[in-house]
Amino acid sequence: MKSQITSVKQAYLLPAGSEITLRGWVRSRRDSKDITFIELNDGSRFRSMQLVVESGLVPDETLREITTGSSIAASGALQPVELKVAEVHVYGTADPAAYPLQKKGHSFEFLREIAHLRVRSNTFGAAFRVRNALSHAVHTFFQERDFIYVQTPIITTSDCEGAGAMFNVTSLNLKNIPRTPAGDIDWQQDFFTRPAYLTVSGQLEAETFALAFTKVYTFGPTFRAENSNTPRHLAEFWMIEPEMAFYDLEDNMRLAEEFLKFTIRHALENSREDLEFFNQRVEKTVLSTLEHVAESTFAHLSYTDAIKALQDARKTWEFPPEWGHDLQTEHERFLSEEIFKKPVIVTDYPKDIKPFYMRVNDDSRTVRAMDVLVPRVGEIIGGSQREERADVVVQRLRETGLDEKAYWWYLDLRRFGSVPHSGFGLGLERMMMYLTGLKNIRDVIPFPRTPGNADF
RNA sequence: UCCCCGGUAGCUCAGCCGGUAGAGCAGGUGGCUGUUAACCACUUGGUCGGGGGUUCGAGUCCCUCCCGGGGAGCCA
Repeated sequence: MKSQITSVKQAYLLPAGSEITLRGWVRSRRDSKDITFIELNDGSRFRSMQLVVESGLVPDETLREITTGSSIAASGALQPVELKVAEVHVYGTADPAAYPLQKKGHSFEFLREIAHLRVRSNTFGAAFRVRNALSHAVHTFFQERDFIYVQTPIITTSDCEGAGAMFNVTSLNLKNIPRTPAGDIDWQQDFFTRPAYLTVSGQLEAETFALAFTKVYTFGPTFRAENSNTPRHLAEFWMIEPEMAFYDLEDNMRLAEEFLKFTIRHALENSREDLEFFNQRVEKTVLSTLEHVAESTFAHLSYTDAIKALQDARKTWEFPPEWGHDLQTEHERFLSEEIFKKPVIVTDYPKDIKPFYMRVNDDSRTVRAMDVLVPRVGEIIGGSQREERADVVVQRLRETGLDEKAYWWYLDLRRFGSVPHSGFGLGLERMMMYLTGLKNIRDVIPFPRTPGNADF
C-alpha cells in the first residue's frame, strides 16, 4: 500500500479514506492510556492535522520521541478531521526540557529572542503566510496594470535627498584608513572611489525607468541608519515604490487608494484563516476595519485644511498644530482615527519641510506631496508629483544645500523629454501591521534589524 | 538620542517597613480519560540582569552600566 505525500493544506481537501503521508513538526501531544493525539503542522496553512495513534501500532520508544517540536512523517488513512496513523518515522527529536516553545502562549518579546523558532508558532506562522500573500498581491496588482518591475541598486553613491542617515558601504580597512595629505579620508582608494551607501530609496533610479517604460515599480529592501527606537521603525525594511510618467498627483492618489484596497481584498480572500486568527487573538477590529476600508472612499484634504481642522478640534495638544511645522504623530492619528475614522490623504505640504524633488505649487509655498495616513499605523504611504521643470529642480537643489553636480543624471531627465510624473513609497511592514493588527514592526519581518540588534 | 516603566525558576509573574525566595504554566514520574491551552497527584528546578556602594544583614535602599517594553523625534 503506497501512500501519497501531501501537505496538511492538501490533506484537508482529500476525501476520507485516502492513504497519505504527512511530514512536519509536532505542535503538541496528548496521551490517553490506549491512544495518543498529535498536532502536526507543516506551515502550509494555519490549521494543524490531528494524528491519532492507537496503542500497539507504533513502538513505545518511537512514541516517546514524539514530543513538541520534533519532526516526523506519519502515514495512514484520512478520516474526518484527522489522520489515523499506521506508521511513523521520526526525523529529529526535540528535548522537551530544552525546547523553548511551549503549548501555552508566549510573549512577543520572548519570541523575538528566538526568531529562528518563533516561525513555528501560530502567530508568526500566520504573519509570514500573510506576508507571502501580500508580496504576491503587490506583484499581481502592478503586473495586471502593465507596470514594469525594476530592481534598483542596493548600493548607491548619490548622497540622497536627506531622507535620513545612511549606512556606509566600504571595503577600506577600518583599522588603517587611507588619508589625503589634508587628513581627510581618501575615498579614491575605496572600492567605488567615492563614498557609498546602502540605499534609502530607489525612487530617483525608478524615475529614470518611468521615463522610458511609463509605469514601473520597485520592491526591495531599503536601509536607514537612524537611531530610531519605536514599534514602527526598522533599520532594514522592504519598500514598494511605483513611479508613473504622465501621472499627476490626483492620478497618483487614485493609484495609491486602489493599491491599498486591492491588497486588502486580496488578503481577505486569500489569507482568511490567518486573518481570523489575528482578529481573534491579536486585534479584534482587524477584520471589520479591513472590510470597511475595502469598501470606503479615502478622505482627502490639504495640509492647510488639516492644520485648520486640528486647530479647531477641542483637544489639548502636546505640540499645537501650526502651519509650516510637520504634522506630529498625535495630529496624524487624530485625523485618521478621530475625525475621519478611515484612511486620509493629506496633500500639499509646505515646501520647506519636504524634499527637493517634489513639484512646487503655483503658490510657491507648498509642494504636491501626499501622505496616506491610516488608523492604528499612521503614515503608510508617502508620495508626490515630481518636479519635472529643470530650472525649478536646480533651484530646489540649491535651496536644500545639495550638490547639483551629483544629480547630473537626474537633471538630464528634465532636459531630455521631461514629462509630469508621480510616485509613492509604501512600507511593506507598515502594510503588514495594518493587515495583521500586530503592533510592533519587529513582529512582521522575519529577522528584524534595529539599533543594536542584528542577530540571526 | 530624550522621557517614563520593567529585568526574580525554561515561560508569565508575586515577593509589604531591609531579616536570607514563592505561585501558575512548562519539564519529570505515576494515574486517568477520543483528547484538543486535557485532567488529578507527586516532583526537579534560582549566582534575584552585571558591577560597585550603604548596612550586622540587600531581591528589597543608593550609584552605574547592560538589556527589554512604551512614548517622543526621524520616517515607510
